Amino acid sequence: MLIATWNVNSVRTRLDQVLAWLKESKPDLLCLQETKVDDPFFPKEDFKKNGYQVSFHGQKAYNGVAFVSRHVLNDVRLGLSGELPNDPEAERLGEQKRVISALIKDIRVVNLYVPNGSSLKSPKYIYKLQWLNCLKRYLKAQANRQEPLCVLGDFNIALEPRDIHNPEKLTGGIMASEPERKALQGLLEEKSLQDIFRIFEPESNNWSWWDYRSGAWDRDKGWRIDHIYLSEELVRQAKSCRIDKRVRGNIQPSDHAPVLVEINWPEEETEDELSDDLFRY
DNA sequence: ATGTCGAAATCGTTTCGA
Repeated sequence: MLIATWNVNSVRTRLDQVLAWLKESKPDLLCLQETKVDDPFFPKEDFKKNGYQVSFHGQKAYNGVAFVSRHVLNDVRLGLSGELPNDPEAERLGEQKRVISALIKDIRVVNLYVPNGSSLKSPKYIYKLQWLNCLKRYLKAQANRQEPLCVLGDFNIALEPRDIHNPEKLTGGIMASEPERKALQGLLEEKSLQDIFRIFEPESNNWSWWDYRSGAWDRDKGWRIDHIYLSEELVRQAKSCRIDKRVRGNIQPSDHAPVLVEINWPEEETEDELSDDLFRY
């Protein structure tokens, strides 16, 4: 089972690149962030033609998350309210479309676009901390079902010095401040979620995002802010995790690169596939 | 060194968010 996450910074602008990447990398599931498209305009037919089904939760201009899957997605849950119905805070924060979750082959995948926060003195930074706090309750609610769990996406947080090209200068600032790091670390510990990339690659200089500004890509001044977290039973089955930085060198690229995890997971055909048109009697 | 993108609206340049 190959699962990938990629902040594409507009799925419509990046459509050809995403389809080309799917063809080449053939993931079972691609989780998108910053789709920047309202649901009625999501380019679902383009994915369908290429053998993928989609689920999405978007809005125009900003935010938006989506699943692109070769397998049936079950129990799709939209927004923070997807696990926290009747929670006013989840409803308020959920006005920004940043969360989608589903079961794929009995694995619960939670696809997140964590608020950026802008700067430490911005109201958006307060929103980011409130949002992370709500995510903690969200994951607590999810845990009641005891599903194998994969939480991934654009976290807009670099947890450690080795996740930033210049930790001396950048530590303490936005995406590397103590309150946001503590908030993320807290919910990971609580759920025993592991940063699967670090199980395979302890070295620094592995980035998933390079700012469009300042020639960051050419100078390799990046951050690792796109993460894949796995629960224990999935960590044991994980075979590899890598960042596909090549596509950051595309013409008109996203500022993020895809991150992929390969998990040993039963791949035999199930009723999911048998319900396909070919097998309908 | 906030130097660049993408999208929307104020429509062809500006503003916002990242």
